[in-house]
Amino acid sequence: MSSHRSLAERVAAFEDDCRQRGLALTIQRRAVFEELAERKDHPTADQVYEAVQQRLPGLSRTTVYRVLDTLVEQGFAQRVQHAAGVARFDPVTERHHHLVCDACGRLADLDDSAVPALRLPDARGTGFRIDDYTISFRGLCKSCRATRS
Amino acid sequence: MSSHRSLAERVAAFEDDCRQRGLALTIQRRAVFEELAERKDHPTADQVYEAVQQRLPGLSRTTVYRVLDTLVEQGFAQRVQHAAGVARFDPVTERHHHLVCDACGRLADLDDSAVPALRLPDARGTGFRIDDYTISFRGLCKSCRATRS
DNA sequence: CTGCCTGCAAACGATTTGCACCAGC
DNA sequence: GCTGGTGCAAATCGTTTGCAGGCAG
Repeated sequence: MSSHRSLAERVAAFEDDCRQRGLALTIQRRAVFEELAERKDHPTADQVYEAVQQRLPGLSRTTVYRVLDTLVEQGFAQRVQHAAGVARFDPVTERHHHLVCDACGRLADLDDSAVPALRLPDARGTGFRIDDYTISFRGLCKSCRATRS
Repeated sequence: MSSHRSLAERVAAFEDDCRQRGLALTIQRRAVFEELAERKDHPTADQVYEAVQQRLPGLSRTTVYRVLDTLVEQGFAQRVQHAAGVARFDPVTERHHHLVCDACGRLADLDDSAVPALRLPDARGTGFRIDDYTISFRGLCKSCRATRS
């Protein structure tokens, strides 16, 4: 799984895939992809923008948005939406789950292996074809639990 | 469970709760609550606004937003965020799950009973205290499956 | 009568778009 | 060189806020 591959391997795979699909390999795309790939949190578009600024000053916010869209479209990242409304981006595209803090909105990953396998429910009645699932566990994170008591 | 109570019962319970908590029972709050309670989909704030317009012309969009916030705060509704970014509101506050269409964003409820019970994972390592969970099943809805083929 | 609610208009933050320029292929 | 990608500024969309008046308790 790609989450277990090294950063270098993932960057290489990204570049290969781009070439194969005829996507131009611009410095901006490399920079955004690398930034996202090496992070463990789920940055917002703006956080990616801030961070990439250091390795590629002059990069525009618009481009960050456009590149992130492309990455999601091409399956190199996932868009995650938590309660507060801002989009966050997640470089892990394998099945995994989220811990969401009700108080502060903090978002953490939870590996699929931590959760007992789930048999896909029968949704024939609804006409849906189910391909996959993600579980959001809600609760309170460490610091919010401390604050509340 | 409130999802099995009749509309009238749910409205009555809402009014009682408001009185007990000292929340003013305005026509606007009644109208928004009733509209949401009788819907089975997950309307956006704007869809609620449109709909309530018919039974209470002149109601402002701002008030719809404010009332929906209050309903969520008070536990009469849930805010649901799916991939597209717009907030949606769900009158069902019991544990239940969602079917999300990857193509059109359509959102449907799936009763908890349709899904095998899940043992809460051990998240001690993360410091999170898990209270509950919601599963998002992603796939394609009936009409999008038809369109794609 | 008093304070919480509402309506309006304006502010706001996140994201998108139109257009001219520039750089991969 | 051609085409797709970028940067800028302005537009747009969903949502929030400040303030004056109105209605529920």
